[in-house]
Amino acid sequence: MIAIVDCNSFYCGCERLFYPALWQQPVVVLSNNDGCIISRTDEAKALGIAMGEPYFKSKDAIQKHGIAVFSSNYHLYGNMSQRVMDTMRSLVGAQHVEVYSVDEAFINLSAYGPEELHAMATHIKHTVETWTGIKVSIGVAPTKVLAKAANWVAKKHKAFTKGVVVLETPEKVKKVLEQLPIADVWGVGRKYAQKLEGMGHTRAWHLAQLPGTWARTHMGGVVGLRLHRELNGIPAIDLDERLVDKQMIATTRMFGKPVSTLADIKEAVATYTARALEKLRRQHSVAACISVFVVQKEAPTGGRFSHGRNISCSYTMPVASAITPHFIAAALQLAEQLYTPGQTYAKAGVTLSQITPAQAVQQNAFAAAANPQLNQLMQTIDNTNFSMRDDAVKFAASGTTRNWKMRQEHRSPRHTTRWQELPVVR
DNA sequence: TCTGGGGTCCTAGGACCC
DNA sequence: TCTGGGGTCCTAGGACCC
Repeated sequence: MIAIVDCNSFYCGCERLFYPALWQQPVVVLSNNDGCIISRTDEAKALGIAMGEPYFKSKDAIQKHGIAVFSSNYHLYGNMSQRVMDTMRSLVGAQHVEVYSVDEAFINLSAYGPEELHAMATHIKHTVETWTGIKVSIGVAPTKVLAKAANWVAKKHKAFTKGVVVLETPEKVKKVLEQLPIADVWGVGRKYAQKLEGMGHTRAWHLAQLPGTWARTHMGGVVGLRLHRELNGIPAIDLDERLVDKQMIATTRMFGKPVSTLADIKEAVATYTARALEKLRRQHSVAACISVFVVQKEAPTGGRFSHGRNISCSYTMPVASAITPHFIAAALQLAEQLYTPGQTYAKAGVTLSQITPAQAVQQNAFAAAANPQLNQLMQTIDNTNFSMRDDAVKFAASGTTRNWKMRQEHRSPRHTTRWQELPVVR
């Protein structure tokens, strides 16, 4: 059996930890640039605040109801996530925990008998909540998709389930799938939900009862087939217990305000490149290809929001490496190619690909041999930036004016990762 | 005024190889 | 007259996830 442990309103939960006055109050957390609402407490949900809603649209309701607002504080969330995951690893053994996202993990509970599962899940829940202060819900079932369904019930009926639901019999599975809306099934997105609803299949149970061949033909081939199997209790999505290196690393952001000069674009692109290279080095990899994209700012047409045109170009290095200045040089050239004078831009980004482990670098006979001193320098910069404040050491191309930097008007202190921002206890 | 920032997997089709 | 069959690698695009 597999458990999914899911933190309740994770970002809001992190913010609340340090503000006891908010423990019973509605709270929301905004996306980067204070653009959208990406986390809400139950109290905020009850007041009709929608997920993914643009902040400016909800502003009136937020003020009227006195809802607390935070900009996203990823230092805090990342650190709390680590604590939650470490707690689970200490309870069941690290090899049985698959971290799925910042606020979710699958746990392999195959060592436990059916009659022990509920007690074990409850024990995990209580320990995580006591040790970290973060509230979680747990669903347990024979497959990942069914565990997600169990967790859906656990969250939906918190008072009744106490946040833990175990589906250990086919009868219980059927009961849940008959309630679960098709659009809430893990693996069914907007498109497939529309398709299924159009055919009158409004619940997860309907999809489970269709022939597997239908799922294969109409829901993305083997992906659909796997989903169908999982719904019928046959594990088809492995519990991936090892940490896999990323095959693509991207850093992209909206600008705080639209940007139209090449200098600003180049600063932003250089900064994103430096950040992407940090991510690359953290997983001890090298990359051969860098691509840069910019998104033009679109004049609003008829009040309807639309994304601007996205233009990109890429460059392949003669040798894969993780040397920031090499990539910045390439990125700046790409930025120049993309830039059109007079055009206004809303967003830019950098993507690294053709990523391989650093030990296995393919050498190119025509390129200069890798320079160990440069690698050493990268290491030093990473260590300095990690231990001191952000970006204490920067590359000159990243600039110092940062006209394009994102808005973060409501960010809380980084309570757990910066000495200067530690909470004070009197 | 104002709409996130990452990722994954899969399929299809073209180029190329033996 | 007649033109294989199997494989790899790459890219683009579509679907999904949190």
